[in-house]
Amino acid sequence: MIDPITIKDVKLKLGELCRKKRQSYGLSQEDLGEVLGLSRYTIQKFESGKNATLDTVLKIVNHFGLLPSITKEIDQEIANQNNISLY
Amino acid sequence: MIDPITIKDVKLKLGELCRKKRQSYGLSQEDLGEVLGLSRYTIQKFESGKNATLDTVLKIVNHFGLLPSITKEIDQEIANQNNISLY
DNA sequence: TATATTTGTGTATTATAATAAACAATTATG
DNA sequence: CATAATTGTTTATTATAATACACAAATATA
Repeated sequence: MIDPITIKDVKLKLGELCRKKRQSYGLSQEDLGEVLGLSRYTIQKFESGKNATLDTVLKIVNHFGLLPSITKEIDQEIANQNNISLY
Repeated sequence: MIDPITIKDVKLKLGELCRKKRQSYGLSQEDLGEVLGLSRYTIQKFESGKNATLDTVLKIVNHFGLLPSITKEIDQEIANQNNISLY
């Protein structure tokens, strides 16, 4: 039995992704917060895997160009849901 | 020029996905809230595209078995980030 | 090494998500 | 049609995310 993915895991991964993306652009937490209209503290907390609001997450994700792939994923799940009774 | 995906769009899509998934399991908003330890009002607001916390989103997403695919996506982006300077 | 920058952490305050309860409007069921 | 169940929407309260500020620790730069 493999250990299941937890919500905490996902939050930590999201934080890690934010940090790596941010650093790849040479931005400080302060810089990123400023362009997104968020405080440095909010970025700091997000990157360390703390809870956040969906708006904060999507602002960050959007800034790094990941909104299309997320949208695609959601659209696929919705489409998949509509077909599920056909099998 | 195609119209870009907005954060509002994504929130609406997430709400739609929750509603469809929930209904496919024959659950009321009340039912879903109960199993997730959330109030019906929180489910109601999420399904109508309002802002929410990451914990709330991930609880819902997790309940419908979508955490692995999200994790995979994040992992891919992190890996992709590590490789980006190779090109 | 010395200085500057960035990051982690603390405290207090503000904004807002989450809860609880009630009621009307809608939708499903007998 | 009548009744039950579900959903949408309010109001008030509580919990907590976000902000602003300061300061120490860590990291990068001259």
